[in-house]
Amino acid sequence: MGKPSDLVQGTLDLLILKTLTLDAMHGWAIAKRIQQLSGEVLQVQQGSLYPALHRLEQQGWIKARWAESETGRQAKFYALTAAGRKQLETESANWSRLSAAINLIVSEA
Amino acid sequence: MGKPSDLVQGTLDLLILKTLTLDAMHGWAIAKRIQQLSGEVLQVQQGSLYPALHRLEQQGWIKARWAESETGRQAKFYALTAAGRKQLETESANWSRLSAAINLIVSEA
DNA sequence: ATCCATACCTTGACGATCTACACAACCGGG
DNA sequence: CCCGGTTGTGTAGATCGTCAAGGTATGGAT
Repeated sequence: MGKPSDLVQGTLDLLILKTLTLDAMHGWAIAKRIQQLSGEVLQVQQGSLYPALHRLEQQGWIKARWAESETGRQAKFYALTAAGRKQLETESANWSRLSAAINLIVSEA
Repeated sequence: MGKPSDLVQGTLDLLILKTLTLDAMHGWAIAKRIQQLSGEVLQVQQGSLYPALHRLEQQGWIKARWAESETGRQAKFYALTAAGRKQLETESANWSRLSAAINLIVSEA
């Protein structure tokens, strides 16, 4: 049945990049942030999160650095690169284009 | 332009079901209709279309019937079932929920 | 001592989509 | 008459993101 998936496939990169425009964050915090900002609608599983972060880093869109988290533990903080900012714009525009097109059809008389 | 994917993963079923609320249609026409209604933004490949139609039929959401198309050729016309109408509502609501959540994050100051 | 939250990660399976084909009937132009 | 384009159906193989489920480690509270 309508087991609602936690994410819309293909949007996680976009969500992560956008989240990092606020501040550099570690993975755990990114997931929490997305979940919170979406009103608990979007759930980012760890099995999606970490591969995505490594993907983005490998593409050169984010950069990692170990630092101390708010709780005093070591954590990997990710920051947007210049290329990442550009990629965010691209993906953002693409999402707008596609979601608008879908809404055009779905919310039709 | 980069490589805009033709669809947003997970939305094809929704698009097909919605399209069929207008009228019973054959697969080819459904694809054309989605493409046209979306302003050529959404492209439905045959390799996505037909498996999706079979999927939906197997779920009992649409029902097939051979008939003559507008061009006088035999074609498989699909019509929404009652269950299909219900499924459409479910998926439609789910899409609204998720896309709204994403937009909340993406289009944030 | 035990449990829970934080924080990182990997593995395997799954499922939707894409690319690329194959088949068939019809149509029009050269 | 043939040849290519359009309509219309379908499949096979591959890719890729996500999910479920596990593992490791630290620190705080009970």
